[in-house]
Amino acid sequence: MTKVLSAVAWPYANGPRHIGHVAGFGVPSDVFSRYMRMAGHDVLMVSGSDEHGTPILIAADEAGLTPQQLADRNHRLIVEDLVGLGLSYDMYTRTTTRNHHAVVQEMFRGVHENGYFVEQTTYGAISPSTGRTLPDRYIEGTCPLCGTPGARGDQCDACGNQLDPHDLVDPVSRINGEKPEFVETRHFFLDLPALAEALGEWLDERDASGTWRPNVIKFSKNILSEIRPRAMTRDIDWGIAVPLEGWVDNPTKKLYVWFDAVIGYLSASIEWARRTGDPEAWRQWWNDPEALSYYFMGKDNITFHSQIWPAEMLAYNGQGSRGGSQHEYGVLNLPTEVVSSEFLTMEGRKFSSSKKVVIYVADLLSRYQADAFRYFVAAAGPENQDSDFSWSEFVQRTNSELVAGWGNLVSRTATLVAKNFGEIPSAGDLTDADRAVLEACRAAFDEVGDNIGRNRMRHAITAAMRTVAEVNKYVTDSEPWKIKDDPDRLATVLHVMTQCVQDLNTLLSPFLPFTANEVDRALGGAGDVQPLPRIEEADDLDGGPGYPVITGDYSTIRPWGSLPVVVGTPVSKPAPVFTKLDPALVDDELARLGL
RNA sequence: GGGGCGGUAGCUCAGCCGGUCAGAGCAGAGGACUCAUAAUCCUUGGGUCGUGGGUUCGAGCCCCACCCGCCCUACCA
Repeated sequence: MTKVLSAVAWPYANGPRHIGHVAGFGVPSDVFSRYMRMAGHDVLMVSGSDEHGTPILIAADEAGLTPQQLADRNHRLIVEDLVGLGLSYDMYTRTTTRNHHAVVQEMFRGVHENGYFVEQTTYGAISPSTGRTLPDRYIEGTCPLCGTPGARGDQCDACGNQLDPHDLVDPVSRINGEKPEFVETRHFFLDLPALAEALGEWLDERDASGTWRPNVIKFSKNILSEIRPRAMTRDIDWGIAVPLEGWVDNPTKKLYVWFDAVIGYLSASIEWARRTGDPEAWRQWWNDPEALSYYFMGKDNITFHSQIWPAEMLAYNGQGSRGGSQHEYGVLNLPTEVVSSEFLTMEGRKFSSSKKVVIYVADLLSRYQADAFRYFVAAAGPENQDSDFSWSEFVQRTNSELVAGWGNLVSRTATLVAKNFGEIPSAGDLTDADRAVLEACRAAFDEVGDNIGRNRMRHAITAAMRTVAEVNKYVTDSEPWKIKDDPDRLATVLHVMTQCVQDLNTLLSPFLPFTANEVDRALGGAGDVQPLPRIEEADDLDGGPGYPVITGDYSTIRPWGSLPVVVGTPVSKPAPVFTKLDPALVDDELARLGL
């Protein structure tokens, strides 16, 4: 029994999430977490909504709301999306809680006291009317290199060159069109070079484990060679106050959103512990060197999880080249593994909310089964390379693999049992074929479990579905519908079938938690294979406004392995568990997308 | 410009440390069967493994060059 922290990327609360987001971090992390619980580990799965930063400020302005109001609205939408997908967080919270603010400030103070912040003066753009920093990408003007108008401050799309916004000809703010003012400003920079050696040692050690995806470890090592100090404060009025004399009351200086967002893994763990009534419980996952931690995200976040966040922890722990002392949270564990997925595209193009090339989670869930989507992502998602979601592929995989392969096996098994016995019959003497198929199901637990544990979801589900096909073959070969005068043999075949279906259901349940419970009921069970998350309206622990969180009790999850069926359990003819999709919906959905 | 990933049957993709590696699923064709959401099962796959060189007894798998697609390289998160 190992402590396993499942740290899931924090969705940015500037709008609802689309299926590309949840394909990258949501489904894979949930499959992993459910499996690890089944395998007997103590899993703590945490995440939350990331609510600070410039884009939310801008979105709020556009919507005529305060940033907090916008964040409130989007946090709730995101919570509903994630629960709808069955993602089994122990604590899904947000970054505007008082608890999070306090944890972030403690981390800042620890890093500061250990000497890993350097103050530097930089030269940047601000909006004269608001005093806010104008990030490079929010400035546009004529490219000084190719003369194309409309170039962004960071890069010219026309000639592809990277730019300094100060070099733009006639720069204007993309937010309100005003001319930006370039001013000097003081900021705290995280002294990453002073942490580079420790980061390198950590990465070498992780590399030696051989478990990271090759591109993630390579990329992480590569960016280490160009490491330089990075600003951790911003000229902005939306964020967490800098907890230092002379800064804390400054309304226009806040912590950089990424400094605070990654600390969410820790603050959410602490919040979870405080809510369970054992406020120190989180330390088992963070301070015990034996504990494991897996971080799930899309590839655009690798930098923050294999460099910034470990660097923050090393600095807080006092483990960089400047040394330092320990603080309230003790020595924090660095990530065991950074599990990054690639990107999901949509009908061959990139997701783009502004261009309406997008499928929102809520829309998908309003028309299709969550498990059908989860299956698609596990079987064809962007695990090691970009992959494409197309409606025709979704329909095809759902119909031929989930409905015709797995769903049909469940259906024919339950129907035969119901018709012939009305309950699960006991087995007589087993033939070689009986033993072989039972053994195939039992053996699948090792292969599927091993692959899930290594985050090879495509391999895992492929192996599971191959076993489904083996059982279907066994059924066809055994022809139980033709056994008329040998009740013992009939009972034996149906018993074996039922046992196989139950094993396969357990095997597939991390991928398909909703339908796993339905399949269990179809076999006369209680439908409690996979516990589901729930939304809870929580009070802020420190007197702030309340907010919805996702949590759940997953202690009753079914153990990983074959569980003998209970002879005599009543079984009736089942209703279909999986919904077969009409191919005509492909055109409907494409029309919806304007394609 | 620098770094990384990918280019394998119509489609989606497996192929670990080089030697049954030329494969699976889907689609298509033919057949069997009828318990099942017309589902299942069997048979059927000659694709120069992006291109051109090289290393080797032997290369999708190693090296070099090139072509194509994508990602990272941001004071966006």
